[in-house]
Amino acid sequence: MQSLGYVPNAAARSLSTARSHAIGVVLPDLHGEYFSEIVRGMDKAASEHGYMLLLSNMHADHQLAGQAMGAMLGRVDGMVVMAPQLSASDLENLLPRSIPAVLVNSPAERGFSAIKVDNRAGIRLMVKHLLDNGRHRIVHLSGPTDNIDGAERRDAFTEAMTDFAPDLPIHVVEGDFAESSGGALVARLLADETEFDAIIAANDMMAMGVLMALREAGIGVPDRVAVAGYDDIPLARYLGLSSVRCDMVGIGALAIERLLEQINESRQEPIIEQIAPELVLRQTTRTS
Amino acid sequence: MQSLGYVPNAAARSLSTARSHAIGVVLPDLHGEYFSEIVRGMDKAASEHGYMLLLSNMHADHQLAGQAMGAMLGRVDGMVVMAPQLSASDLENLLPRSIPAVLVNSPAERGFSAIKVDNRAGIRLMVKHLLDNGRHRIVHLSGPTDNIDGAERRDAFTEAMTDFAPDLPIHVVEGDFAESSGGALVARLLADETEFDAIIAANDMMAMGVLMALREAGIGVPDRVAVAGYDDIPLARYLGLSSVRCDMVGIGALAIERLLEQINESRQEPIIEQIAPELVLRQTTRTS
DNA sequence: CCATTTTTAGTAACCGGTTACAAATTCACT
DNA sequence: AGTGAATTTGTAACCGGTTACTAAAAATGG
Repeated sequence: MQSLGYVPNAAARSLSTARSHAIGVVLPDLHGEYFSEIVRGMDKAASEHGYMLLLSNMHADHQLAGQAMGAMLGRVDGMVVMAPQLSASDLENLLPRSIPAVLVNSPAERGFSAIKVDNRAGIRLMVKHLLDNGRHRIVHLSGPTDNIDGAERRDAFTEAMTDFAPDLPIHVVEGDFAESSGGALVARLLADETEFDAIIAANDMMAMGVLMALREAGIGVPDRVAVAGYDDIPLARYLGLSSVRCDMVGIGALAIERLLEQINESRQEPIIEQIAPELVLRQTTRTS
Repeated sequence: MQSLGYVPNAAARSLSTARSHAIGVVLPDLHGEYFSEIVRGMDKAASEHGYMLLLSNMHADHQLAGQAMGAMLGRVDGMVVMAPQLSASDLENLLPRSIPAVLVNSPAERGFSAIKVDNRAGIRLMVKHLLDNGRHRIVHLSGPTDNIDGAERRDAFTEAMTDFAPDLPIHVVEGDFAESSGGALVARLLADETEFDAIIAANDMMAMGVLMALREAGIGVPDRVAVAGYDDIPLARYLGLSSVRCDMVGIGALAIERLLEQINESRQEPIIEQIAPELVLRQTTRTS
């Protein structure tokens, strides 16, 4: 066997055993550190259990998305689906019912386990922090509102402002999670001569764009304007950006753990878990 | 067919067609942006051609590494292998000969196509740049020397110094590509009271560590010390770090393209390509 | 030494598709 | 309508393992 250099054919084996020892991962895109970190966590957990990861981009196009999921069927033992940009009904139609799946940061779908960061809690922490430090003109640069994280964070912002500072105006501008949104926001605020002393971006990349634009415009951070992001991607630490940590690596790992429990039938009841975020304060929100 | 919700079983299909429409990717680890970027490029190119990516960590342990590659056999149509930490002989033993493979930044192995960044050219550009700007006490913080990129960059540094400034001392310290190496280097240089006005790190993460440590120590960059990295990971731009761009996304995409050519037999001759790097100058190496 | 249990060896069916070939239809055209 | 070509339908073998079952061989024991 050794001398002939025999290696079993994985396809044949999975066909007969109905076990592939692979997990499908469906995500919107690999851009930025956000998803990379989650994938890293999943890869770590998966390889510890002897599983491999089959990656697939979840295209915006539903047709293609369904196709991608279909291509995984029979090739993976379960899948982790990240689809913050999908509506609950779209997700419902696309998800195959034949294999175990765990949803991450996606609209909850009955019958499936889900893991998501507690967007509401995270935003509240940050809003409170800024208000406590005397910031009264807070602008929220939200994510796209057809994205569940974008929508939840925006709603949480509105709610937190209403709760903590009912007399202050609520200012929300919609962005697209990309760095350029940050620059665009600053340009707009300056053009409109809006008064503002703090910006909470719905993710770190946009906060980054805000920082760059403010620096460009010669506006001191945090002296004149405080800036906060969300996600606490590794980059944030280097730039002293205050953010809300979600432990993406941990979420990725947890998703795999839950999925494996389901695959091995040690758990059949789907569970929904919320990960509590943590405030990470750095220079960009220091008291001025 | 539609109404019954039929979806073909991928395992069965690949068994009979001997085509899986999946590509195996073997890499050392997912840490940092370096590999994430390459994977992103591969994912992009692969999904454009209707292929999926099967990820696997190449453990340091040869036993496990071989196992991981074996597990892919019969499940992928070809594989991209990144193994800078492996020796040519180890690679030779591990690589399965039965399916097409493309090596990325790995010791060249006859019979396989390979893609690698031109480490020599990149380091020469940076050394020349620093010398031209009046830096005469350049320290090179190398990667681990059993890593092919680490070794090549270190050798290139020595060679470039010998060529361009034969009278200057050559100062090389070995690091491990992790951020902490940067801090350790600075601590050591200060403790030894070494005279230095420039540091070329073998990758951006170590350069990052250097920057942080220098800032901590109150040493002005670039006024007193110039700092340069290598790879030009996205992070570098935000910190104004001068670096050598390798276009990791492009390399990843190119690797997939070459592999697909081989799989589709539009090319049978293996080719070895060197990617020309490009100097990216930012604040950390500005003339003092 | 024979009866009984345990090991080992050998067979055949199956997983769910693909493909090559044969048989049965349908189609085109004089 | 009749012949040949083109298309549709049906059948069986195969991809390379696993597994359940049976037959043969070896080990155990009284």
